[in-house]
Parts: sequence; structure tokens; C-alpha cells
Amino acid sequence: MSSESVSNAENESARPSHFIRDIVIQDIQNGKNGGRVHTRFPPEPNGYLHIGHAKSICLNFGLAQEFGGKCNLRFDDTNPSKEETEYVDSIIEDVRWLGFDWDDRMFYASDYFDQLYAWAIQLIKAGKAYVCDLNAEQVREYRGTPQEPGKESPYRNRSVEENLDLFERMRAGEFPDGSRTLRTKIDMASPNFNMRDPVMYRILRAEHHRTGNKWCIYPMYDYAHGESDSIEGITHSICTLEFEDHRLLYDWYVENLGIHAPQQIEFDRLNLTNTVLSKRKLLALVREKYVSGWDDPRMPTICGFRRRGYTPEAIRTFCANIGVSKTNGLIEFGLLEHYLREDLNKRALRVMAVLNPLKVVIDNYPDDLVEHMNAVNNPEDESAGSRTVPFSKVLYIEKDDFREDPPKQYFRLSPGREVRLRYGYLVTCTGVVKNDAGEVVEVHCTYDPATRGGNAPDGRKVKSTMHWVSAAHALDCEVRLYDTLFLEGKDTDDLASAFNPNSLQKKAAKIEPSVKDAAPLTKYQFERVGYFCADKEPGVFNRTVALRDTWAKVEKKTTS
RNA sequence: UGGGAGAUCGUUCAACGGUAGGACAGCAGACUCUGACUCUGCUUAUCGGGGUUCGAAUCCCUGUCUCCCAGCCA
Repeated sequence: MSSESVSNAENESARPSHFIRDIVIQDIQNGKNGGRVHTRFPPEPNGYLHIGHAKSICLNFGLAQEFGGKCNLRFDDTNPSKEETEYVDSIIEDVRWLGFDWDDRMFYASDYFDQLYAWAIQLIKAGKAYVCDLNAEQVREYRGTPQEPGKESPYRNRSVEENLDLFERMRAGEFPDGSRTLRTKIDMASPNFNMRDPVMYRILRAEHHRTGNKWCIYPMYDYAHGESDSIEGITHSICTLEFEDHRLLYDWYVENLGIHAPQQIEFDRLNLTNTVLSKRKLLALVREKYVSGWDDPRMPTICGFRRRGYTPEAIRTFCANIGVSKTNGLIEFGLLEHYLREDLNKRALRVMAVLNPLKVVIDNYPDDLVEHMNAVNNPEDESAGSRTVPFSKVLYIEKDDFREDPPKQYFRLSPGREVRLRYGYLVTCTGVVKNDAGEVVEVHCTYDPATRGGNAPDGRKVKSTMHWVSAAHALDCEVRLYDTLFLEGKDTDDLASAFNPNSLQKKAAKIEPSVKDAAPLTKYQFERVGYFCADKEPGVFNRTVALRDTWAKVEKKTTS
């Protein structure tokens, strides 16, 4: 891992330690593996990467980086019936976007098929593997149950010669799919199912995305994974908790093959509230068109977050701070949003946009005058500079920013009250116009010409500063507001009933002209509203995350 | 009921026989040309029961609960 794109400062900033890091430190101190640290991120190319993978990516690449080691990107492509190059491409793009680099170390388990085959023959010759003629259903029956040991396959004690011959003919394509397997001869009575003569190779005629039709037999995960790790000289093979039971087999293979033995270490996979991180469910959301695609901004995929406006820095900081343990936990989505806002606050350009426009007429402002008010682009970053925003007699403000009958603690615009229009003027509400339904459709104000830019020369204070756009100059745009993918408390096994139909809300909004032709992925803070990001569709802005809204809380509390 | 693993504030991570701490969330203030940001203060936890020890979240025993495993998926 030689990535310079992840700054050392970020790396060193009080990153908490965890048990895997402690193991690595101890191994280095003990001179294990010659003090080398070599990890790998091993995705199966059968889906898009999601935030759970990001945790693993940050862990593996991060550890390598911290201890001067290396981290490989390796595709675990041993099941051609599910894997596609589309997924390979997206995974490469997403890991890069997250800020990591693998130099020339991009591998595929399929790179090792020849070696794996040779080692399988070695195990057959050692009497530790045999060809089994049982079909899938029979294998299951013979496997036994948690309480009862399994039964040995009737083909278990074939001669080495017969096994060699049969295995060679399996590879040559003489037998139909599923008719035979190569099995490891271990222990049908083991309390650990993985040791009850696990299948090493199955016959499977499917075009492989890399090896094409060269093979009709494919190695199983347990056999291929550890051996791939070994070939690459991996020192710490980090995986998730569900593989704990597999460690025994992992160790069995490297030991019986007499090859370099990486250490498998398991950690807890990431779970986030209000979403799903299961490939199967994410695939279903895409296939059944609940979302527009893998990069739908509601998806917890890396590309979904990217399109939504998340930054790699925010995701990395999140991953560095959630910790690594063996507890099956559920992290609050709000924590991710916290690190997101923290990052966006530093980098997003401030801009004014009105999502629910209410017309405001400044009665004493000259009809044809247009003033270009100076506005700061980012108060958190002086180098972001400033821009100018057109001000005129007819404006739009947010409907929520006016109340004809203001509740207690409401200090935005209402009849008789003076507020500041940000970077504009202090204005006082003098009256309203209503429609037949009695709704306020227009607010009338007067302005104080002495307060140009928003400052009162007499030093008088107003309680509220509000955003606005000039009606004649504002651009029309579409704003997409996102809510959680799923309804609170629903079982996501039933997508149809759990899916939140209001997870996407489209709105026609008014926005200041400075954002014209914003490049996709440009990040903004719509002041007082939230962080938004220009979508790949022109004229569309995705709400990345709302700003914290204390008033909404107060109001909710007082009305309920 | 077989095997593997795990239980600490609402959530999450730490404390590695010596004052249970941080982050997020929550609450109360301060500040503010964003009710944002920032700052200050506060509330809240060792799964139960026994033991060992001057001293236990930590060690021992015992119980309880949760997660994973019977794919020719990874």
C-alpha cells in the first residue's frame, strides 16, 4: 500500500486501536513473517461494493499503510455462475475513489487455478482427497446433523490411482455438472461441519469472466481462498465473523499442503440502522426496480453514496472511528451523517436555494433596480472566496420562514417583524395577500436602504437571518430529497412492505444563478437547508444530508 | 439439544487486577449575518448468581441471553 491520497495526518489523528491492530503490532515485535505486514481485500465480483465493504477496505489497506506493508486487491472469482466483469470494473472504481491504491497487485483467484489444481492432485496423492460420486442431495444426507455425526461416503476409500484418473476426467469434461465432486478427506464425525469431508471442486459448466471455457471444474471458497492468500504471501487474512468456523479448514489446507500459513482473523461486519447491507437484498432492490440502479442515491453502495454527495474522507473517518471488534452491533446511521456533515462543513460552497417558494415583494424597493450583493462562499474556508448574488424587488423565501401567526420562540418573518435577508437588507413585513383558500401567497415588506449587505448602521439586532433568491434571476432546478430506504421497524426480508415509498421526493426549487452549469458531484450547502450535490442529470440536486435543525425539534416538542 | 463466537451508557468503542473513559445521540446554556458551525456544562452503563483478592468490567465457577454453522455460495 503506497497510497499518498490518504493523508498521514488523517491517519494519525487519534485513531483508536483495536484487537486486530494489536495483533499486527505484536507480530511485528515478535518478528513473525520477518516483520512483514501484507493484507488483502478479497471481494467476490458478484455485486457492487457497499459501506460494509468500505469498513473492510479501510481496515486492510489502512493496516498495511500504517505499518509500511502492502495490501492486494484480489477478486475471489471461483463461482462463474454469479460473477461478471461489470462488477469487477465497479469495484476497482470504488476502491480507488475511496482513496486506496494497490500498485500492480491486482489479482484474481482464477489466476491460481492451475496451481490450485496441482495442489489438489498433491492432496489426492497423499490420500487426503477423493472423488465422490454422491450428488448434492446425497452429500447433504451423509453430512449428518449438529447432534449426529455424518456417514462416510461409499467412495471415500478409492485408490489414489482411481481418484487421480477420475479427477483428471472431471476436468476433461467427461461427467455432467453436479455428478461428482472432489472432497477433502478429513473427519465425518467432526462437530465442525466444515471438516466433514468438505467439497474442494465441483463440476460447473459456466463461462468464466476471465478463464472463459478453459475449466469445467471450479474450486470452492474454502480451498481457493486460503491458498490464494498463501500464494500472495499474505500475513494477516482478515475476514468477517461468519468465517470463524472456517478457520479450522483454512489452517488444515495450508498445513497439509505445507505452504506459507497466513493468519485468519475475524471481525464484526458493519450493520447500519435503516438500511440493508446484504448483497442479496441490494440486488433485489435493483432488479425489482425499487431504486433506479446500484448508484441510486438511496443505496448504501459506495457508488450510491458517491452520487448522493458523500466524500471518501467522510466515509474513511467513519470507518476509522466505528472500531473493530467481535460484537455483532448495529451502528446508528446518524453517526455516519455526523462525520459527513463534519467534512462537508469544511468543503461545501454556500449557496442560497428556496425549496418551497413564497413570493415576497419589497414595496419601497425601486421597480427596476438590481443590486449585486457580495456573498461569502464558505465561512469555514477563506480561500473559497466570494461571489455576488442578485437582489431585486420581488424575491422568494422559504414558506417555513413566514408565519402569519407566529408561535412562541418562532423568530423568523411575521407581520410587523423585522428580519435580515442574508447579504441583502433588513426587511419588515407589512402585510400579506391570500388566495381564496385563505393561504398566504404573497408577503409584502419594506426595506431599510441603510442596511445594505445586511448590517444595520445603528447596530440594532434582528433575531433571524433568512435565505432568499431573486424571482427574476433564480434558476429553476429539481431537488431530490431522500429519506430512509425502509420504513421504521419493518422486516426488510419483505421488501414490498418494508420499502419506504417516500424515500425519494422530488421538488421544483429556485436557486441562485451562480450554480449554473455545476459539474456533477459539485458539493454545496444550501444555506439553512442542507448539503446538496449536483447530480449527473443536469439541473438536478441531490440532498446529501440535511443540516441539523434545532428549531424543528423545538417546534415538535411544543406542538406535541 | 453438537460446534464456534459474543455480552460495558440509548448506540458504539475503550479501560488488559488499581478512580469505568471517549465518540454519537439526548438535555441545558453561550456564541452567531446559516435556529448551521463552534464552545461550555449535564444525564445515563459493567447480563444474573457465587467465589478468589486489600482491591474484579478484567481471574475462577455457574446460569442467562444474542449471533454464526447442516450450499456442489462467498
